[in-house]
Amino acid sequence: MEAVLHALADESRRTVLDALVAGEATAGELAALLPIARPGVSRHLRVLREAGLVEVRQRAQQRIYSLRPQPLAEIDEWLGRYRALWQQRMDALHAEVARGRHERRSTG
Amino acid sequence: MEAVLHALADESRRTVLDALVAGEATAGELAALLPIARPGVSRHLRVLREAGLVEVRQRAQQRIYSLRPQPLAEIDEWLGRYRALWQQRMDALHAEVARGRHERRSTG
DNA sequence: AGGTTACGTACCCGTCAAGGTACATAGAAG
DNA sequence: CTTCTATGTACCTTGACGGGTACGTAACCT
Repeated sequence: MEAVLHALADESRRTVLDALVAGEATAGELAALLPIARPGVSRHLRVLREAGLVEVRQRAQQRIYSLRPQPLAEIDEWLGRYRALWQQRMDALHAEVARGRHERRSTG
Repeated sequence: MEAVLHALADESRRTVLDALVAGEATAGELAALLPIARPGVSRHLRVLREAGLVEVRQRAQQRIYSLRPQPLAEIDEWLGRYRALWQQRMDALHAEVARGRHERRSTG
């Protein structure tokens, strides 16, 4: 949990995860997406691995990374405690909008 | 997003949020939940405020904190890209369990 | 075997973050 | 106006983190 959220709290690592939604990728392909040097990418990949968010497979010299979404399910479950709260307010907002529908436009 | 995930990536701050699900609390009450000194708590509360995760109200000398779950909805939305993936695997697991139902017990 | 390719690790540096102690501020109470 | 209470800010120290450069390693190629 701690490790997962820490891993997610970095733009570069989220970029990697987002890329892996589309399917596996080699370390080199992932590195090409980021504005930093290879070793930095390797370190980010390590953090993701240790958080259980990615898996590695080796093919020749290449390391092929793939997504392991399970830890995200844990985050999702934790978020569940809060979901009712924001939905409550979204419902209130929707009701508000429905009530005042075309009474005023572009109010701010 | 960055600020919110960074805020969540700390045990103390998650403890505060979890406490606020039950309702508002003063800074002192929140500090009592944590094993660190008051000034540390004040700083954590500041991080949460700047991430938009809590709101403050003042009553006499007390600051009353309450939850602002909206930023969590944004995280939830981001997680949405991955939800299908882990559910897919959970479904597979369920199918597995259903298929092998009472063939073996307490296998690990 | 030697070179090339694809990664990772080691090491250094600057920055940020979390914790603590001391102090400032604002309201309440006398 | 002084004192007590509740909370935040200033400042310092330490440890982690992200980035870079240099180097190590393992697999393929000739």
